[in-house]
Amino acid sequence: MSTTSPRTDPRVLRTRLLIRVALIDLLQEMELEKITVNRIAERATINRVTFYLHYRDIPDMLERMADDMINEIHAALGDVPDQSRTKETDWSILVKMLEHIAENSNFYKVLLSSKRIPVFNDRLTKLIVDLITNRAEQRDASSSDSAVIVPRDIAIWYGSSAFIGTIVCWLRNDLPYTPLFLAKQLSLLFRLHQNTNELMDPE
Amino acid sequence: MSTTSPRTDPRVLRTRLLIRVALIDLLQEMELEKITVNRIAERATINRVTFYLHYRDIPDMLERMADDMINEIHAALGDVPDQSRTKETDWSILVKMLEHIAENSNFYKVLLSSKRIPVFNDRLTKLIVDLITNRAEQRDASSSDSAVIVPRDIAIWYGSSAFIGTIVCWLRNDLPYTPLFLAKQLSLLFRLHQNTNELMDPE
DNA sequence: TTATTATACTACAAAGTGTTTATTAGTTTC
DNA sequence: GAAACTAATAAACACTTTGTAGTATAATAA
Repeated sequence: MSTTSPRTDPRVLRTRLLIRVALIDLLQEMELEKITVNRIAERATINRVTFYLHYRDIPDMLERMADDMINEIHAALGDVPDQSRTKETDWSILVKMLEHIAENSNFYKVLLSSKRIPVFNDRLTKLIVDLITNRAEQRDASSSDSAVIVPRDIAIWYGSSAFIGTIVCWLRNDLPYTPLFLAKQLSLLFRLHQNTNELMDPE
Repeated sequence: MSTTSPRTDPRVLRTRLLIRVALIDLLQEMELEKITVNRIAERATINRVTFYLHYRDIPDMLERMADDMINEIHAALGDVPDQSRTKETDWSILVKMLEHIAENSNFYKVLLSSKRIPVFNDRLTKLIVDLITNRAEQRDASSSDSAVIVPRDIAIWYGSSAFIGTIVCWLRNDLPYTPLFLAKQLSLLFRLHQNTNELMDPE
């Protein structure tokens, strides 16, 4: 759970790992507001000053961890760019994402669902909004009918929020379903309202 | 934006109002982490000690404000208990909720969408989960078919998250739609996947 | 080995926290 | 209106946290 720029002093790698593990550790014991640089340093068995050598403050540390999270999700999805963008492809992306989250459930459970640290939710939301938006554009390009009932932005708000929220609830309940099964359910529910124009009449 | 237990000293009402307005005010200028009891007291033009006469600390204050928020939403929904629980009733509840949020958009925008203070989102989510759960139970009782494709809990996660998330996005974008219009879209989208068992075949 | 650099250690000023005590000022009740 | 009550103020206190220096020590890289 740590990204490494090429050729980095093993001491900084060690220190950063210690700091991050310490934070995750502390977050399982207390609220974010009660966590101080003091406590992190103590738990990480490093000097407090060393913390400031790596991060400006705790919010800065959370931001960087969120950056890493996004990078690792992207890596886990594999770079399946725009080729073979069929329903099956969307499927596999969703499964990959859920599998990645399940594999690192310790991390995601704390930062995304247990303590709800806004920046992590925000970053993941942005990622999913992008995925859905791309998918919708591709669909519109291939599909001939353009009679949309529900405004585009509302549909994207709705779908992305449903995705994120369901994943968070899944984590909160300690992953009661397999990634594959949940992906199947999600894509089923999602397709129902994603194709509003084909399914519904104005009423 | 404040609940009053009967017979309360006007001084405490005045002080609490000053404190709460000061917090909302400060949240529009800086992140929650940068807000201290010192700053709140200064902005509210009260003594710092007075703050501790009313709240244990800042997280405690946020909790109490979240309590008030839920109480006010309940009040705004009106006590339409279990009578006339048809599709039209759900409609009116949704419209009432969105109208209430729109009327107090200043408050909700800061606490729910701008700075994402977890406790507010959590409380509102719980409220909506309850509403949806009740609706689903009522629907199942009246409906004869019980062949559910998507597990109940996943459907509830999905729907409630979609609702909350859409409302947050609506606030973030400065209410580009009227409450009535958004309610219409939401109930349209919601009904699509709420009735999965009637609409879809197993595939 | 030598040069480099991350970390440890000590210290410091500034700010914030939570509490105590005594005083002032506003509210309620008779 | 006067007395009893209670909220808010003010000053002070011990304590923790923050962010930054300067110097020394250890690990790494050349």
